[in-house]
Amino acid sequence: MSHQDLPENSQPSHFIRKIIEADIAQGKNGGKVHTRFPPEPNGYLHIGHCKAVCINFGLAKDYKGHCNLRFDDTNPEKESEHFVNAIKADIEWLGWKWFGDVHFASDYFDQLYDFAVQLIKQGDAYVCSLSADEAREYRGTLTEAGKDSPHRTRSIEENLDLFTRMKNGEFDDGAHVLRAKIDMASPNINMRDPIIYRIRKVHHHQTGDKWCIYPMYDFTHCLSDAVEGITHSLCSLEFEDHRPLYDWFVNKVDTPCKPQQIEFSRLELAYTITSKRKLLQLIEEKHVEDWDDPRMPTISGMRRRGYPAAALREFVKRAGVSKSENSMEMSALEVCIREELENTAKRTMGVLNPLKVVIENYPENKLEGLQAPNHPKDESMGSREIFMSREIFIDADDFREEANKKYKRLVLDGEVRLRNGYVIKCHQAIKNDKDEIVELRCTYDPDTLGVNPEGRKIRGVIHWVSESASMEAEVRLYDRLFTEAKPDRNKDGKTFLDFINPQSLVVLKNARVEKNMKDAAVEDRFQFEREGYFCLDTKHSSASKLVFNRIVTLRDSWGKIDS
RNA sequence: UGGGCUGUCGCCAAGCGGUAAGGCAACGGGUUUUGAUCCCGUCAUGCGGAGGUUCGAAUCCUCCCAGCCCAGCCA
Repeated sequence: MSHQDLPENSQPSHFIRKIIEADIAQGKNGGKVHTRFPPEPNGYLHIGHCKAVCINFGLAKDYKGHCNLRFDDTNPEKESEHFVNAIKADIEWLGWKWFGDVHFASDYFDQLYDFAVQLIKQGDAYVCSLSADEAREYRGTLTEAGKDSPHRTRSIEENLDLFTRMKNGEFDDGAHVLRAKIDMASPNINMRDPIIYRIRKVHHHQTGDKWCIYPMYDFTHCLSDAVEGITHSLCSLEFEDHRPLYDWFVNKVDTPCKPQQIEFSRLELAYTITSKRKLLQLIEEKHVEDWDDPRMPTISGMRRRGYPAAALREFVKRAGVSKSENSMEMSALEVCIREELENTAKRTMGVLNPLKVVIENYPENKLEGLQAPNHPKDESMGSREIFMSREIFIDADDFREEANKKYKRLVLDGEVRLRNGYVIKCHQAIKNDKDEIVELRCTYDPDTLGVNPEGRKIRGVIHWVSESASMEAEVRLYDRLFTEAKPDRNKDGKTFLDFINPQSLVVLKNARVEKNMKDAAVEDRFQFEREGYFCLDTKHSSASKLVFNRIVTLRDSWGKIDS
């Protein structure tokens, strides 16, 4: 069966689906699929997480299984309840529902402690008292084997005693750690007696001051998966080297199920970054407003920008799932947004750079109501009333005193159609003392409403608003945050900060929109015809001052020809 | 230079021994009161490279090359 024969809502196959389907066919895990999304609550979710979210929740849904939300909260110093709440909100906004209650790795601290004790009793773990520096030396290097810690041979009794006292708070941070006893000569550094518990006398956002020892990721993650009955533990490629360790713990400890870890490549987006540390730096150094700045690749930023959740899901779906490193082009994301908005966004007219036009043969004080459809193809979206008057605004870009034949807008002594209105002709461009055009004098043809004039070909259609039936609004135009496709890759000693696009935000303070936009709701998305898709900015817009974000431009094949 | 992984069109990505899907981009053309949408068409004798096996290789074998990840008491 070829691709186009597949049912419309079917998902493209990929290697993880094949593994899952084979597992189901073999009746593994009782034929059940149970995944989890395991963020650390130390930052906001971004486009890269969006892929992990959609894969985990999506696969669970497709195979009629479940997906847990579990916070991997084993490093309390960097984490907070604030991030927990932000992450939950982002996942819900993306349209996913986690199975049952929200889980925390910290829910299992008691159980994890018992597992650690089991390992000690089995002779599979020991308390090591090397300092961090010493431990690093003993670990060896990529090419040289490590050597055994002098504490590796401690008796089970001594280990039990020491570990208990670690838990009881008898030692300072760093005095001891609990380590798995595996192989200091392993070519895989992760297997060189990895640390599984460290002492950290800090407050935890979930468990308060109950614990002063915290388990490490490698120990926690796999066993949390096992405790929750996760069947397929999907993560990104950098954990491939950890898989032997994942399996080691799962097999050493008595757990209800034996989950399998499968790795896929992260989603990278050209012209942006997804490192939490660097995103934080952008905020702290005030290059952007906050995590939800509309230029940020965060879920909250994209939400505020106006990207529909469905578009993000579609983008991730189209990006696919594989193990090769990739960098998606921005255009692939933008097309998903446009496709979604094309059918759902009501049309309106907004003039970004207003140029006043006086229609000399139009009566003063007349305000003529005209019907304008809200969508050119979908009548069910209704229509609205717009108003024609003697004084209107068009965009400054839509007028040139002279232009070649390719220019389809208004020129001196030329005609153009006002979208949803009349054909006008320009007679004069009035300039100020700086030689800037400040006003156009035109006439209109009263016989051209809804019909084309005979014998004349009107080449262009431009958008406009009546002066009296429009209102001022601020419009914010966004562009890529960086000028380099891979700002992360340092070049000639430069860092990502050197590639920040100075034009990433352009604020237009004197734009004009149709008067009825005062009723726009924050969740509404509009197409300003010929300009792009826009929505109200949730942070800056108010009843007294409308502020619109440009979500994305319209596709523009003219811009390329013109330049 | 130890280990793990990856290399198929500008960007993603199918393909799993029977003669290179699809999407995005790009480029032509048609419709259009949005230079939008929509519709048509073009776009890899080639699958990192070199050998080999085979009637037949992107798919199997050998060697080589390139890129990514790993030496946190981070996740």
